[in-house]
Amino acid sequence: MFQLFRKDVLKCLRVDERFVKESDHADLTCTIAFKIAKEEKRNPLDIARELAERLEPVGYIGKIEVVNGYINFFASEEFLEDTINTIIDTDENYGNLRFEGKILIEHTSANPDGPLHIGHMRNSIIGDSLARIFRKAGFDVTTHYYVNDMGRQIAIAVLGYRLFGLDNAKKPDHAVVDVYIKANEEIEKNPELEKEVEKLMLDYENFEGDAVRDFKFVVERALEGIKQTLRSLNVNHDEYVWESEFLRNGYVDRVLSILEGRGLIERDGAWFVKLEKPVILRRENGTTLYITRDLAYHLWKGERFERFINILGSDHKLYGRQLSEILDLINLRKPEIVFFEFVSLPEGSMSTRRGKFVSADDLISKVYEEARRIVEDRDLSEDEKDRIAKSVAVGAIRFDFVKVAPEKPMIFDWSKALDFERQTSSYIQYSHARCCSILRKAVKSGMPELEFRPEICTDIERRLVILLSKFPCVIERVIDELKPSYIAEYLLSVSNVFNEFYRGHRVLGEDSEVRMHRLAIVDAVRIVLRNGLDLLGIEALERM
RNA sequence: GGACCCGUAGCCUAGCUUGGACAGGGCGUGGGCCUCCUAAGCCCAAGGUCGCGGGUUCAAAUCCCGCCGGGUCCGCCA
Repeated sequence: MFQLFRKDVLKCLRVDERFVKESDHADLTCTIAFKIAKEEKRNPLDIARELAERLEPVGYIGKIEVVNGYINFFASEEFLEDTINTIIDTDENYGNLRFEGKILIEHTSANPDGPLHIGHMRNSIIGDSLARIFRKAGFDVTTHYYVNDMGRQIAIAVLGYRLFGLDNAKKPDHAVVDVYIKANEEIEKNPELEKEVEKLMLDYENFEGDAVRDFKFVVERALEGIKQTLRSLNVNHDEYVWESEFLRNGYVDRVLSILEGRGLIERDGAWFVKLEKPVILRRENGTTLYITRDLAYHLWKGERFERFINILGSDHKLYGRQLSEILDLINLRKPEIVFFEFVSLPEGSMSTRRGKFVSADDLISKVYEEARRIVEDRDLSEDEKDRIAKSVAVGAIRFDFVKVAPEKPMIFDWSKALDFERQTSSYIQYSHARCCSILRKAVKSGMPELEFRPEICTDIERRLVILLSKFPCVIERVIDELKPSYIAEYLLSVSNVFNEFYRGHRVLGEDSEVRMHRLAIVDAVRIVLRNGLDLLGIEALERM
């Protein structure tokens, strides 16, 4: 909706859209007068006045004002009315955009050598939120978990499994990491074992007997646990794609022969492509490397999708550049990569290998317990308490990760993770529940009619409606910049303004005209909060 | 050594792409608000050299240069 108003302002002004901005002082403001003032060495205020005099308020423009050289635009009453009506009419479809195209989003893709830890969660949450937002925008989205079943660390986990067996009493991914950690210790004590690891890798790459069976078993056990964790976080993958598949289906050979065909492969025993640094694609012993299979994967992606987005930790920046450069050399489509900085512990960075990490499962269950404790003395059934605590916990976790811009490093702190005073996601859920509660009571009293009346809007109501009109723009910005944190920030501001409205405005106690008007606003807020929370994979609770 | 990212009140964070109207929030601190739609809420107050130093500009948290602090990467690992 807001875009329509913006278009009208641009049509009216006919200036470059860079000079039209959002502002605290107006719905939109134009700073062109400053630019002209500079060129003509005149007072910006005079210029703004002259310009404004010639402007015709068209379409949704209600009022134009000049202050301090800014030309301020205010949306019309008609705009406010159309906004509310559109939101209520389109309901769960409000915010849908008309983008098209097949997109692949690959995220999480943690090595299946143990459970997800809080660093992986950042990946999953960014990726899953982006997938939801891209779907909302109209794209045909598929999500992949790229299963790294061929790595050295998987070989070590397999070695651990052979030496110690898996503890069946434990969640399978935790059982895998136990033997993975022990195997690493074992190797450190006895470097001879190194040879066994190498042999395992070689056997697996050549699809030889026991190795295939054991790799498959260990990887599947780990994935079983990982999937369970992801499910509890409302994170979904459409497909799990195993890296070794690209060896079997010929894509590795294909990508190598394309490179060979372009004369890009050099040899000195190993095969490599010479970028700034040589990138090895094939070892002397004939086996492939991670990047080789990933190139094959991207060849495969390019044949099926118009765009692909990968979510990667920033330690993969150089890797990502190398991958992209090689794809470029053979004219294949490159991935768009979202890098996120590390989540570390107060005592330093995490390490699965050394068992130094906070598992996602641990975090989820502790946050759940805390939420459950808070909800305990409410007048609700046990089932309801459980459900509320669960979605408040998931919301708290997801929101905490998604609200921070990906390029910011995070230091995990238990006391903060468990402090519900600072949980902004439950604040948004609460605001939504408040809306629901009002609407529920309106229905109960048999007068749930909604009719927005722009002419009786108070300042806060007006601010709220303008804010609601921006929801689709926020989604579009995320599509442009791949930053789901914008949604988090937006929902927070909607909740802020709504709560301010709630404090000063009674709804149910008012006469029918005001009551219907405010019920319409409350319903619209409810819809935007619910649709927005959905984009972040957080349940919009109707009561809490 | 080279490359990339981050540095905003006691703590966390938005804004930086495209320079402009008092740098927004949150936690914590001090004070106030439930005979009224959920107090997981609201209001008020204190708290800032926007890492430091230069430069560009009428105007810099935002652009440029240099430095400092923290993180990451630079494997025939993934």
